[in-house]
Amino acid sequence: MNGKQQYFSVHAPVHEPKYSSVHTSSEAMRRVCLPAPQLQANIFGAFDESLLARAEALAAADLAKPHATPYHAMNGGVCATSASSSSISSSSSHHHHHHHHHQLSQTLEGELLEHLSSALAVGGLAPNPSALAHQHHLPAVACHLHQATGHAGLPHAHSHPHLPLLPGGDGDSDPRELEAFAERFKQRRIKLGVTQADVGSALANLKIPGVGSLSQSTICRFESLTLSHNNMIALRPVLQAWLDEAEAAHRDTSARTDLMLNGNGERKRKRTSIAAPEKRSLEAYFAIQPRPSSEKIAAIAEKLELKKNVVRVWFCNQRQKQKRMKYSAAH
DNA sequence: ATGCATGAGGC
DNA sequence: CCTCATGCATA
Repeated sequence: MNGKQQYFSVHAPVHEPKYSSVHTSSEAMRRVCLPAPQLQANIFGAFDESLLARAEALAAADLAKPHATPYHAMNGGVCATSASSSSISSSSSHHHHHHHHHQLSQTLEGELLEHLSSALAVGGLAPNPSALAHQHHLPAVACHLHQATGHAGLPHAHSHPHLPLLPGGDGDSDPRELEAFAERFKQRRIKLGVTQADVGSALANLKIPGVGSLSQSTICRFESLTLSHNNMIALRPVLQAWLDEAEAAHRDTSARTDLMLNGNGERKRKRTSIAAPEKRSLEAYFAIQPRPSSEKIAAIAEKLELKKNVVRVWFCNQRQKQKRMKYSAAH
């Protein structure tokens, strides 16, 4: 029933608040990648057990012999459980089944957190930080996202040599195709002597229904493929359209899509900067539990002396980063 | 180019 | 409270 696939803004008819978009209800994806609560308990159990067992051993060992422990952060692949075969009952109630080991976990995790913090602080960085690694040239993402675009069962070809063109309506979603387009786009954009910001604002002049302007950030991310797959797919036609017009205008040396500027000085948004040590702790924690509960977030926040909301948002952003594009070595 | 943030939409 | 698209602010 979630047939609507609007990945870009459908600007409100009356307001132009710059913030208005109709998004997908693709949270179904969450159900695919993430097991239902009960299932989560199971997986978490296993997942958590080995990790915590390890952590426990490490902690013990570390306490016994306080020298540099060869600590290895495991791959915190959230999608490691992408056994999408389990169609998942998307409408599962949100209730947790707290076992006794919950408290155990909590305790261990708490200690683990400390352990990780100190271990990482002294330079015992894990040689395999695949959970986060760098945001730049991520060579390999541990898991592909099987983005259930609207329908959980839709077999989206995303790694096929030649995709058979799905009847879904949207264009092809072949990563290589997208990559090629993004590069071409950037190349030609530069050739036209247009900045990313310019493109962003010029998009509004295309008068495409439901498409307004975009920020430099988004254009940049499109070019560098650091958007979600679906987002890339959605933006491609729009940017393609802009490119066509821009090049046509360039030839005609006439009506060139204006580059409107915005002279609005509203409120200043503040960006809290998380210090390196805290960030390292967060990353370490994220590796073992990408989706901590409110309580855990609160605990982490307190331990790191950060606002709970900051921590929560940090986790959200981390998850989002982990999901975004940037192909693995698989082609 | 990217980190932290907002807000809509959905459970 | 989450995901997802998106953007301001900034290194």
